[in-house]
Amino acid sequence: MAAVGIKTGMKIGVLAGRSGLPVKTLRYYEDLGLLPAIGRSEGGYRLFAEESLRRLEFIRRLKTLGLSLEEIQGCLVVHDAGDLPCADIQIQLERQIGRIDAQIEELGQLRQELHGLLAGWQSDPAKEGDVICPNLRV
Amino acid sequence: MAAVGIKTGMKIGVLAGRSGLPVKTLRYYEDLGLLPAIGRSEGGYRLFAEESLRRLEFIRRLKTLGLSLEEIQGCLVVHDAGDLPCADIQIQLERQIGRIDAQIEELGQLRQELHGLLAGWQSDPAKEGDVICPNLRV
DNA sequence: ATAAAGTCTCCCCAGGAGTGGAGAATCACG
DNA sequence: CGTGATTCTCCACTCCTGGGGAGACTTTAT
Repeated sequence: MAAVGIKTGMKIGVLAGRSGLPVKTLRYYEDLGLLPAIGRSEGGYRLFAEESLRRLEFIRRLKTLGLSLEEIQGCLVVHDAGDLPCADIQIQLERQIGRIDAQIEELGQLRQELHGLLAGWQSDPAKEGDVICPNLRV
Repeated sequence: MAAVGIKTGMKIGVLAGRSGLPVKTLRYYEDLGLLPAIGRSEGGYRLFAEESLRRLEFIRRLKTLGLSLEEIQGCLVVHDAGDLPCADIQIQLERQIGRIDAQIEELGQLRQELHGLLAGWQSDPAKEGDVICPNLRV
């Protein structure tokens, strides 16, 4: 006979130790719905399944790839519905590449502008009338 | 004889209209010390000099170059002490190039990693045991 | 049984550059 | 003089990912 209704599971400190994440972060993730607990102990302590470790690894990986927690949660919702989230993850990663390319482009232009400015910079120019910095002509 | 002690000056709404910045932003800048008012009217209204327009142009310019308000203030302090802030601005802009280069480098690596991942991506792979997304092996 | 360690909820704080609103006072125009 | 527009101060809120700590409670170890 299986023991029915008995919830076993890690307490949050154990999960923190095994995942390397601070307890606070795990509570935060649980609050967001990213990391569901399997239940609570009689005293109200969160209990987590072993699977939580895989889940945290997944979250960590997508975070290092630059996805927001909200985007990651979108993928996990698909997973929790029983589907493979690969297609959704692919879409998110492609959007992320797009964002990165846009950012690199923007930074490159800014860099250009800064280089251009500094190329002709005079560190001690003559004072010009009402201008705060003659090099900037402003 | 010059009229002594009479403060003339724009009220904040006029400066807002002429600079194109919201009133709220001007108050914010004044609170930070970026944009000193020449005084207050009898009723307590801020009064700004014509020079404020130049100052705002300067701030706007350095902001588009990516400097923080705090860094800009550092330059303005030098200006307000009566010196040309060109040398200080140069230093800030060089630091800014450094930050940008570091950021571009970081983004480039991330982009590489994402490209590598997506290169071998299977949008509909076989389910593998306990893994959330086989493409990520996590 | 008691002390120590772990966990709970709740609230405030960070950064950066503002934005929004409430309520009161002031100014400008007719 | 009245009324509407402008301005004042003060407070809260935005985005994002948590961190810090108080005070109460539960669990574990001795």
